[in-house]
Amino acid sequence: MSSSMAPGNSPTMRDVAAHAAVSPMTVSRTLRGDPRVSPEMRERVLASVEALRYRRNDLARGLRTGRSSGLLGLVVTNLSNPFYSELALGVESLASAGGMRVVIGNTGGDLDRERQLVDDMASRRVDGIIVVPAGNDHSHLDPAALHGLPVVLATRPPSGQDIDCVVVDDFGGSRRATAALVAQGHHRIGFLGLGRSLWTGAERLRGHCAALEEAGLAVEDALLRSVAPDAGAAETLALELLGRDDPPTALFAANNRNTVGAYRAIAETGSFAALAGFDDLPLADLFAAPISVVTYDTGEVGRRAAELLLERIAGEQQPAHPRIVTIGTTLKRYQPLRGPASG
Amino acid sequence: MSSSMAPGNSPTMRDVAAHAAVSPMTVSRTLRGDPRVSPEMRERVLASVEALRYRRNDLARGLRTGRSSGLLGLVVTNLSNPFYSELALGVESLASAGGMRVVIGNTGGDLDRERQLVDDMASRRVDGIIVVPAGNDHSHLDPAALHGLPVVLATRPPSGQDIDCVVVDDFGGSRRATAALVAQGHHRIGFLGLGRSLWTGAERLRGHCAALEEAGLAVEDALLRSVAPDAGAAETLALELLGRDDPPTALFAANNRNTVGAYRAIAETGSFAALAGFDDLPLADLFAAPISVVTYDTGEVGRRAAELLLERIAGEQQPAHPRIVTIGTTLKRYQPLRGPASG
DNA sequence: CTGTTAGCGCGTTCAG
DNA sequence: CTGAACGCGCTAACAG
Repeated sequence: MSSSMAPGNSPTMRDVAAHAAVSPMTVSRTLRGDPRVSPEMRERVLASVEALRYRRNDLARGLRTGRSSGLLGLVVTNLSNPFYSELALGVESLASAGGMRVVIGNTGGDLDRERQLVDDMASRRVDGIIVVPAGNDHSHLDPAALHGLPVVLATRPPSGQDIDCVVVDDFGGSRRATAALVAQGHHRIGFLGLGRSLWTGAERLRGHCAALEEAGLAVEDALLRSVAPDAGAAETLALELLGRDDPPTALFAANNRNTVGAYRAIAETGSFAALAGFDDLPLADLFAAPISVVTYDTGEVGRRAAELLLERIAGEQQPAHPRIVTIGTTLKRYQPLRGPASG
Repeated sequence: MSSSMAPGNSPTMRDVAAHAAVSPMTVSRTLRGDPRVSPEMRERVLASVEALRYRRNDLARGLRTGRSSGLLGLVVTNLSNPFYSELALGVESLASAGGMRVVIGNTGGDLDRERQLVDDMASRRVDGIIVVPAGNDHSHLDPAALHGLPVVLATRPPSGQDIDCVVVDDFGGSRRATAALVAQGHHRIGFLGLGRSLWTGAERLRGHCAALEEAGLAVEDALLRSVAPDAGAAETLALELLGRDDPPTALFAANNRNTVGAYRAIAETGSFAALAGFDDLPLADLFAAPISVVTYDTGEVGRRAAELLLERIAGEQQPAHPRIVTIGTTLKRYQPLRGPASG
């Protein structure tokens, strides 16, 4: 009765062993399913385990076995964004399938916070980390700088380091969306972009321009705008574009926030401009006006990232070169609901 | 040079000590900020730490100090639901503020999975668990059955056990929404509920009925429907209600899925029925028709839950009785955007 | 089949 | 101010 049953103190193997009048080793073996334990012993031990509601300490176990924590780190910029929560679900499902758990960290887009989160997770001896980088400096994410701790970047490619990554086909998706607008007869298309410093922003702009050029259309700088990540900023810029003497007949927005802003601008001005945007807008078929969006399987991003990570973790032979997985996109058209009144 | 620098093997304190030609103890003290270390020693140690990119093993540290893992468990039914991801963000923000990390687990609504997740987290020695219970059996969530491990239930009250919880004012929110419909002149209101077995479903029904009764209106069983958690099921039931000889002039939907189904049904039939629903529908001002929703601060649910949990964890004296925190609701009206065309 | 010894990486305790 | 011994909870490696 040395260290037992104080409220809040879990019993140890020794407590169980004492209760069952066996050695701790027998308890250990029983709990690990070692076959060389006689049925009677096994029964006696299990009875004591139940009686004491004993639960093996995975931390101590991991320390001894050398096997690490069974934890995957997941560092995202904004968990409340449905995009990242679906990604998180994708990661969780694969992790769980491998008996691992996921530790999350939210950076809020702050690079320093990202650094300290990664550091903290490394100290907790997670088996690997999936990161949606907040900035362009990825030096602290290089496995080489982390004693070989596997890292996978999600939705952004590494900048200079050898790191696995899963990215969305930003270029192709934007190209297709713009091409569709062109096919509908639009020759002047306003573009509401992200900062060009973001890889994702640059790619989406590139795709947009590529589609224009392939259609033999000029890329007018006056129609290309960059939007800060603010809420109403996109709306303001869209209003500006639509208010020009020679307004565009269509808008392409480089992410969901921009798309919403553009939609509001169009609705407010009563413009008939067509609208397309990157990222899905789940209930857009309930909107008053039609809209096209570039969608992709967000959960798949998480699953593939987890896959790459788990391969590295389990990996006997490590791939020499970092791998890049690209998730494809689909152009989806949302048409307003029509009641029988109009049919 | 015994256990050092194999790729994938982190250095230990001994490695650092060897590198700095001091005893491991000096390294330990330096890293913990123990003042009784001479500046020169301190420098030498820190230099070696940097050189080896050493990172202290928090697992081993926790084992020795007795302080637990610094981990909070968060078990939800469906992470991809924006509701729970905001809740998760709320939990994460408070946990981070206290230097803790969050381990997530997704049950998919499966009670067995919930049990094994809680079990697993207990084995990992998390300091506390926040659970959105998948069912009505909470016996495995009772701290008494978990050696005093603190537990907080989110969005559902405990059923029989002494467990802290944070719930939404489901009753009040529903009552207010229905009262608003009544005030608009609606006397026959269809109700699209959840199963009555869910606490949340029962409360929302109760609130709806209370509002009717307070207005002196009869509660017609024929207008009360229960909807399975399927996607289109709510739509089907709503169509049924609207197709009656004596259809309701308004619908109240008990959650966001039901609201969407009801909205679709109304749009399809060209009905003029008014619509209100529990849970926010973020971009509903872009919808073609107006709609009222009962909203509440989802992040606040997570933050308050984390607060209760952290209090229990830090707690010198434990509150004898379980605590219930109720999060208030707001009735929010979404009006379709109006361009100057109609003004 | 079971028990004993030793040690995972670290920190407390007590000597120097 | 620094180091040596011991132990956190658990499990390999070796006895018996």
